[in-house]
Amino acid sequence: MVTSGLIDALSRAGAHRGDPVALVVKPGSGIGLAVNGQAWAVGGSEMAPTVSPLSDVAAIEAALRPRWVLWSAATASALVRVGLHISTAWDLTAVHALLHGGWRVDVGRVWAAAHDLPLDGVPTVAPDDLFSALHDVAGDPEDPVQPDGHLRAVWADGGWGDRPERLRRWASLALDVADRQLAQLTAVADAYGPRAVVTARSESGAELLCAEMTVGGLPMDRATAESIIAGFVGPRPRNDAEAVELRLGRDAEVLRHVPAGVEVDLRSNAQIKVLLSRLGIEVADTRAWRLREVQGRHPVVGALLAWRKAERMGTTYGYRWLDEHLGPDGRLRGEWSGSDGAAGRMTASAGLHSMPADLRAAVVAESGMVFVRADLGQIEPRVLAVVSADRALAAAAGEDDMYAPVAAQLDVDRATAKTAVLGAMYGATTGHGAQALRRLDASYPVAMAYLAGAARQAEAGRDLRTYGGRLIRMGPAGAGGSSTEASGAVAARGRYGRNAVIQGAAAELFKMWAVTVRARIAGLGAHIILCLHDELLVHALRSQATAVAEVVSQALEESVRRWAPGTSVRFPADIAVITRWSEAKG
DNA sequence: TTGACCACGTA
DNA sequence: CGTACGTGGTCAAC
Repeated sequence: MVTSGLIDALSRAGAHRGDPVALVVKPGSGIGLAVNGQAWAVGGSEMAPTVSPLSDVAAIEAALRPRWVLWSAATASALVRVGLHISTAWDLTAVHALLHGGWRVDVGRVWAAAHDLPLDGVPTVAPDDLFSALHDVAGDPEDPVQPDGHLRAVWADGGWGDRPERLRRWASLALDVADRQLAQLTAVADAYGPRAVVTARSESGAELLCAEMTVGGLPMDRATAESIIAGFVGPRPRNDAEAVELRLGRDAEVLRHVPAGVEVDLRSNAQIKVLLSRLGIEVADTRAWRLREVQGRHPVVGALLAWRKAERMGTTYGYRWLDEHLGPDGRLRGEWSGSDGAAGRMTASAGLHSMPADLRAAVVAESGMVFVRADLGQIEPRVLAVVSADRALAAAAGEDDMYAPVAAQLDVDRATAKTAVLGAMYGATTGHGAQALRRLDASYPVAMAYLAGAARQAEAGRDLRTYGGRLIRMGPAGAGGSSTEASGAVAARGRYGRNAVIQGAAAELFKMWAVTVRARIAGLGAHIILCLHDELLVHALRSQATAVAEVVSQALEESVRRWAPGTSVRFPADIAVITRWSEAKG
């Protein structure tokens, strides 16, 4: 089918701008589309050699800009890899995670949950084909839906082939799941507020963004990175022997402070503890802050702390890390996922979320480009003010620095106020902030009750939902309430729940901001290349820097309005145009 | 080889 | 005995 005919057909089927259109892709072969009970296939096993099905996707995107219904981020990745940009999506796996909690799952479970089928009945593909044939259930093997209602495992596993009728069927099933998810989300919205559907769209958009960041990577200057690493661990060893020599040399700097005849492996914390004990220094563990406390008592402690820093650079963020993750195109790549965290934060591999600040100087915009770096200030206490609807805290959050009015209200200094507020959200029970915590209760009872309520639910093993509707699972069914359960475990779960409702809601706002920025900068030749919980890094043409910075700012206001309509809480952002990530505030 | 634990970087 | 994550190390149990 030619493209214009396809667009006409979609329109005749009732697809308007922004309407859901299911899309399935067999890379290099064909696509399937579904709208309102109708389905089409382009390419597949009947593809003419010159047909490029994905150009049809681009044409439909341009003409209709639908909300593409995708089974999972794998489809988004397939599109990004061929350079195809889509604006909006409904990612069935991401929406499933929002509705039902937990981490990303296979589509068999997504299907089952959407159809209220028991999850323990989800078929799996056995490693041995012969064995799996024995367990094959009855029914037409051509039908992806088994008689018991579950998806046939080979389909769920991606083995649905590329025949046109299967492309059509697979797209139709995706659309069916999307309909059911929408109904489930509406039920959640009835019970928890009207935001779940909005969140689902934003979480789906985050999956598109993650696919783009995974493929695009982070611009990094190799020479700069190497010199930074060299500053910690010395020049790159030319062979294994040199590497060993370098390592032994580093060890020797510490070992020369160790009494003669004592053998100690610096990498073994058990042995470090024994060593310190022999020197008359007793420590509960060997964490850096604890070692710093006893640093004055023996020179080996300081040497060990310096060794630790170099060792970290040498192992986690050393030359091997650079070689594994920095491509020949000068892009540092890791795998991004939209909501792997239990509370729904983004995650990234290759250490992209925990890159030492020292290495940020090596993240450099490409020639003719700049970074627009933006971060949200004090996002968590501001989110608390919104989700708890505490008017007094919201009033404080009308200020650029909300800890100042809170400190005045509590009649403590700013640092104490900050510690107390953060402690309330993390579940601190002891420490200097204890008295300030009591004052927090008196001054902001609504916010504190919100946190206490979340903690209480979590302690009892009851699931929570964030402001945006994400289910926070509190362990297996029946967890909590057991009289034999250690009180420490109960308290730990309480702290977790208390924090998850804040961290999760903050993640939802952040992702809304990120996907809004993504949408608004698409036409400016700019791309989001890093998301760091409350920080965005945008790679933009130098000539567009001011425009992009303005868009980032406006996108934040737009996102806050969409996330929490009518709120008086301010979400100030620090936005700067820089050429290195290390510039500006860090 | 695998999993628990520790340690430490980021937010 | 404030949270989350990913990564790489040791150590004990396979």
